[in-house]
Amino acid sequence: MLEDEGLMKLKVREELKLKKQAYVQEEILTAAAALFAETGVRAVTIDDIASSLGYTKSVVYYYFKNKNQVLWEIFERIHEAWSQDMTSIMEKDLPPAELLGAMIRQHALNVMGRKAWTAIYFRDQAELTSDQQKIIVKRKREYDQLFKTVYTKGVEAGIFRDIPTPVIVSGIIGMANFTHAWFKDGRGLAPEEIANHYVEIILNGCRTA
Amino acid sequence: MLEDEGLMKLKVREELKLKKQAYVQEEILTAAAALFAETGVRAVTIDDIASSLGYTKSVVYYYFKNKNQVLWEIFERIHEAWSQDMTSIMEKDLPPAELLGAMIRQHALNVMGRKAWTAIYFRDQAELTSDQQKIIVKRKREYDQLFKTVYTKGVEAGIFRDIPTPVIVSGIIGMANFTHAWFKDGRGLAPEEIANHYVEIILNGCRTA
DNA sequence: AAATGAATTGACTGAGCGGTCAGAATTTTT
DNA sequence: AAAAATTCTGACCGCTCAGTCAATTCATTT
Repeated sequence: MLEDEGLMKLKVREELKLKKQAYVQEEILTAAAALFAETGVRAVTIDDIASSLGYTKSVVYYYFKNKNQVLWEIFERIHEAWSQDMTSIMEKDLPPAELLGAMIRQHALNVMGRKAWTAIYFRDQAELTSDQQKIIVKRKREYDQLFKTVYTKGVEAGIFRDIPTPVIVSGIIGMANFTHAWFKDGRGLAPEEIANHYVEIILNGCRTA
Repeated sequence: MLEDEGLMKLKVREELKLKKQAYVQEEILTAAAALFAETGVRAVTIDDIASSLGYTKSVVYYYFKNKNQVLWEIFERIHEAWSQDMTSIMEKDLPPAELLGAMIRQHALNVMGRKAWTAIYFRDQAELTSDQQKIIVKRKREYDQLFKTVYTKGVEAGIFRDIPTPVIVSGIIGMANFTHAWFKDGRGLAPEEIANHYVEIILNGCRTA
């Protein structure tokens, strides 16, 4: 029927439009993340973001409701990527030492692979609304919990020393996160080497004597 | 002579005035540091700082030239305190393992003892002028160098594994710094306990097998 | 070619904030 | 008590910037 054809066309058009918009949105988010990471969210104007792409401010406002939405979408991207990486490692069902090693490696690689993200995630949380902050706090707790659970299993299996989990887990994450402040792509060691060093340090540091 | 007496009086008066002013200045710096740490320098207005002490904006401008000076003085305080603590440990001339342990402990305690300072020092550097930033970068290098030198000595003495110094030193500092984000005074473990755990983790993690 | 709708522009508003300044209040000195 | 020095006040200026909006350009469909 003609009605159906019309509907189909509308759907296809709609999809194309959304795809195009999604592309520009990602473009803007990437540019924004780079700028945010450099000088902090508060110091970056919408104009800065737009003109770094050759756009005008109004273009950004055409694709995003406001500055907060730009920031929040970045936080969402970070969470999605990181939590997916981590859960896919957990699914492998490795023994505690190997598993913890793989998790540390993955986290460190994530940080070095996207330094901008880490800078924003751990520095500019205060720029979010309090509702958004609550969500982030919850997600961080869940993320930490993955590490804590694995570590506790290792302690129970007698292969890890009984260090309080907040201490060891925050230590691991702090160590890895800090790479965002000094690691330079292409200069010196490769991310994999650095990550492996941290795995070694932690595993040796926690192993029962 | 009368002239001398007059000069003396002027000097004493001058000193008193400076002492009084210094007191208010420190008061303002402390309040500012607390607010800066909470939400970031950019998000804090001079009005916020002033009214958190029951003053008006103009009072702050009476004691400080501008916002940048307030921030810079905080950076100066941090550097003074930290570098003094660290050099006084170096002077004890301990063997590498003990020395590195003491340094890690001191750094961790410094961070937990003044969480606000760490937050500002590592997050709000971009708010400084580029000249000031250069100074900070240099100081950080020097600070790192203290750790690197000790670690290298330990490697040469055969007691530490040969991990590239930027990796191990940044790892240590990152681990300790991150406490500022999760450590709560009075809740859970005491700073000394936490610091000792990190000392253990690192020393065990680096010791030659 | 006309019509429809998506994308873009640029001028504008209003609020917030850093910083100034003339003078008022307070304290100290003589 | 007067003079001098200090601390403090509050109104004000200029600028930046988030966000709006009517109008225009561009692309697509019929």
